[in-house]
Amino acid sequence: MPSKNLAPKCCPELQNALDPKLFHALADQSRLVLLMRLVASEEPQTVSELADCCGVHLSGVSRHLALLRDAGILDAQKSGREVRYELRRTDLANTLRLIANAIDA
Amino acid sequence: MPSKNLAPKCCPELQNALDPKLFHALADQSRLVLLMRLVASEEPQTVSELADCCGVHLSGVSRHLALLRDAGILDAQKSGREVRYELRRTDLANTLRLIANAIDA
DNA sequence: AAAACACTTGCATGTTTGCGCAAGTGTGAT
DNA sequence: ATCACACTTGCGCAAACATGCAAGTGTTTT
Repeated sequence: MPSKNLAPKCCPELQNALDPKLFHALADQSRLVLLMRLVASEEPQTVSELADCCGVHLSGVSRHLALLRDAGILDAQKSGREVRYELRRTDLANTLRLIANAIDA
Repeated sequence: MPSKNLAPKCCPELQNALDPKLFHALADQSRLVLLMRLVASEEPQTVSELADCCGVHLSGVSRHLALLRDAGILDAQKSGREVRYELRRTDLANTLRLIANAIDA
């Protein structure tokens, strides 16, 4: 019983990087708008600031940002009553490059 | 009326690459398994062959593959009564690298 | 202490999604 | 022509999702 046609163990790094949670976080128009805003921002942005760029209620934006954070895409730091979200640039970029390299290697 | 805080026009290439359809296609465990199978395959694979690697009914696999094709991730070629799916390696890899470069530029 | 502010979270709602099953389409073999 | 085969598609269903509203938490200001 040689286990039929299971996918040959291609680089375990790829398996780790191909995370449904990551892609699901990016699979929404509102979240992508927030993300683009953060790509273009030098400084971390508050929830209220970010809420201005997509036509979604503040509570929805808060949820979107929490989801992006849980997916490892954003970092959040509380500062008084504000929360500033920041893009984890190098981590995200490295993950994408790792996948790209595994694909056309 | 200076349009408030809309995201500054960061590279339009990025806007083009950040396609919800692409990420949505990748936001599912079964589809990622199929993708990994195709990453590791030298030759295009039929639907039946691919159906062996994820525990999903053939009809579901067919739908998954069609979705990946519509997202520009796979190419399909009919050959008699079979359909062979193939990963569009360079296109996908280039898109991911473009995003990565825009992020940590 | 009270009020204003920044954000998060419960709730209800309408939409989308993944799935198996069964039926349909089209190609090749008998 | 008939049958088997490879795949796609209609259908129904349960689970997940995005959203707004309203209430809740915690912090700063007055």
